[in-house]
Amino acid sequence: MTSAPTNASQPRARRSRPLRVADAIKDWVVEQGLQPGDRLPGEAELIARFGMSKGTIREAMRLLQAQGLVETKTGPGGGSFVGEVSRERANALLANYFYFRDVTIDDIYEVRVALEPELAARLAGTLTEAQLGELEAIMEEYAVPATDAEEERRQHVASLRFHARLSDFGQNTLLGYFIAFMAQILTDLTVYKRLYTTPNHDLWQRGRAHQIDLIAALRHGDSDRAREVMRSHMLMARRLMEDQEAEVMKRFIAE
Amino acid sequence: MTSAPTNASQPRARRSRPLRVADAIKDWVVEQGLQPGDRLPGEAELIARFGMSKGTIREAMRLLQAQGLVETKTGPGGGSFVGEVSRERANALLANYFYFRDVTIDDIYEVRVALEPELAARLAGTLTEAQLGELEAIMEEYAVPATDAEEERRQHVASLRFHARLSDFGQNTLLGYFIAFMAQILTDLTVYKRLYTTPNHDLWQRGRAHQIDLIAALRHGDSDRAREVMRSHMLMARRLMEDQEAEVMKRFIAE
DNA sequence: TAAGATTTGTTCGTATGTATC
DNA sequence: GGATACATACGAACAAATCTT
Repeated sequence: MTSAPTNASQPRARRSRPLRVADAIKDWVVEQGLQPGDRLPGEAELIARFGMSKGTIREAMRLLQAQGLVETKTGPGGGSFVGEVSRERANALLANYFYFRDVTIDDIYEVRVALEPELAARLAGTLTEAQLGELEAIMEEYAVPATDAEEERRQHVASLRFHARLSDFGQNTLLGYFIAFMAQILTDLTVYKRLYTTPNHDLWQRGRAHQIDLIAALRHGDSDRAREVMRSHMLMARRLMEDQEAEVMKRFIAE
Repeated sequence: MTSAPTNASQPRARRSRPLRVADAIKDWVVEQGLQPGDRLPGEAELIARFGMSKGTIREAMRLLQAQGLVETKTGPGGGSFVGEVSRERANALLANYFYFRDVTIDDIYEVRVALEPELAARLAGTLTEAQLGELEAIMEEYAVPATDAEEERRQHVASLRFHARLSDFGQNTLLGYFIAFMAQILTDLTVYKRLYTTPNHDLWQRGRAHQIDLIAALRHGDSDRAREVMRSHMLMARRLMEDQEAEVMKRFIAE
């Protein structure tokens, strides 16, 4: 997309050979317009082309592999192939960026409040019955109030999947990614940090009512109502989260 | 951050040794709660600890290096250190995700329209005079209408820097990152794809008027006005982009 | 300035593992 | 099962960078 300006800055300090080889291969892939699945030269040929040792070439391939740009297979017909960066990998890589920075749950909700209602408004009237059905199926996973903390977490993860799935249905890849990324972060927090341990029947009921209204608005193409319902839903969830207290992405210190 | 569930999925296909070593080191860093700048064991010690060859260890370090998680220096006192993923690297890594996916300029603007007005509203009344001065200094770079395409591009990059800088001033790291990422993508498009080649005095004047109004609203703590001005600004820019995109396309087809 | 110490960077030869035919 | 084609891994040696004295 942005055609990867590998050498954005110019005089840059001497880079190690693997780094330079990786850049060269990246540029070459862009130049050739290679597509995911296309084959890259094998180790032997790269060794010849760059005049470097096997170890150096292998380190270069690892650099590209870590970025999700290439995949390698052993055996006949094997080798390195252009890879499409998966959403999971992109999420993990981006999460690393925030690892040492302070991102609070409220920060996430502030963005969700701004983005998700717009998504809902855009989607109203555009979803197929199959897609609406899929969303309703997810809702079935929390049709009954949770009775313990474990089930509460499971249900919360499902409701986050509802939002991630919804974001997949839109045409805006960027918007969809941002929303899904936030849902992923909240899911990880729920699962690994054992968040959301206070089942609350009243909130559960109101949250579910929101989603039912949302589905109806989406089905009937009521854009404004979809926006408003989603907005209420986000604001309510946000207030609920306030109790969970800030600074979560910061410091985890295992138990 | 999400405490890096390195082995999120279970029985997963056999992973290569460098991959496993990299995971182990990552988990170890998390366990130890190491901070940026902290030293990692040297090659020699890792070779001993994992019982693997130098090449394997080095490939593992490359995997971590590509993710921005470690930095390496040669010489006495050198070695590998925990690194804080830079914004530039995070941007590049995330841009790779979108490389093979269709993200249109309009997609970007749809998200900007949703996010930037909220940022402006939040920032109203919180900026120091120094910060406001910095923004005004950037505006000076396009105080006079551009006379040619080259200057138009330069000015457009500067105005994108205005937005990126503004996003830095907020407290919300996540919101700030998303906004800055979009500004970066648009900047790359402007510079490398030679976009925005039709200076338009009328639009220039209106855009500049918006930013002047915005600064005033921010300075006087008028949150609602800041939101509205930013929203108008984004909507205008979005329309402008549609026209330019169309023109670029036409020109491209014509030749 | 120069020498020495320390640590990563790079090479080469060889051997092993793995998937396809 | 065997042959083939490819990546994976090891170990010893040497090169380069950089800090200290």
